[in-house]
Amino acid sequence: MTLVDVSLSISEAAERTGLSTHTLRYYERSGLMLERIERAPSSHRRYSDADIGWVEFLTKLRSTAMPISKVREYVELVRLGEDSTPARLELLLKHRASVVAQLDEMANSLAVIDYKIATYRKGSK
Amino acid sequence: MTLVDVSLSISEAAERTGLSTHTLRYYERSGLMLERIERAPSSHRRYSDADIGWVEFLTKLRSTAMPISKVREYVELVRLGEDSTPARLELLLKHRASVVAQLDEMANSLAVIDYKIATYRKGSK
DNA sequence: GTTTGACTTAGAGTGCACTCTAAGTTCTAG
DNA sequence: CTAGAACTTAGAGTGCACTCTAAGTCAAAC
Repeated sequence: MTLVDVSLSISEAAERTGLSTHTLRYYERSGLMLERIERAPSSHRRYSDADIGWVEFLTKLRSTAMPISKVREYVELVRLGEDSTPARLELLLKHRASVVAQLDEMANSLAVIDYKIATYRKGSK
Repeated sequence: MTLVDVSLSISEAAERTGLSTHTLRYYERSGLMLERIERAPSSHRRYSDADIGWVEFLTKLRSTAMPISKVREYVELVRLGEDSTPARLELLLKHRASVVAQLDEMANSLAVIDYKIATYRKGSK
């Protein structure tokens, strides 16, 4: 039956997502998973493809500095079902704006750093 | 003498740099300032243009996720004088690479978020 | 069947970067 | 001269996001 069972153990899920098993449990406890993670009879977690896909998306949100609390808000909207689509869209659009602002600030800082690098290269201090 | 004296109080420096007075003192305690901040006879800090300029640059380093400890390393190199120029250049180039990587990751995440936004707009969940 | 390693939980601990507090001193406006 | 705001210090407190621990259960290999 191993060919049919595509679910992953927590350490496999950790390897796939680049997170630690600690972090996966922490995210779950923090209410960041869309659905309850399935359990084997032994009570060990079994991650589905959908779970992994969600963790990958949530990682994108986190890597763009969305706080855990905001991710949880988003998750709660998803749990409310179809009716919350406009609210989810709004949340993502707001976050999008913050990401663009971050990219902007970082690009600006990079320019300043590059300028400094250039002065070191010219030896003009 | 106010026309001749161009130095700023800590609250003025805070306003100029966008940091809090708490943070300015914290950075100083953490060894992030290039030189000792001048003091008025009253022992109040007086920030020079050079101090402000440095805080502005250090803010660029911080906004690109350079840890306090790395900024301190850089400061210590500056204090060593001209001989440390190659080391400073190397440090900045290494950091530059990390900034480019961050920009890259964030742009990639933005693309994924935009894709999700598009699915919400199409109503295809 | 037993050892070794992966898994479970609740809760404690860590590291970073601030951010605030308390108690006292100094500056500024009226 | 006085009230109140701004400044000083050392040190404590905060919030975030992990990260680890302890004590126990379970699974895979020999």
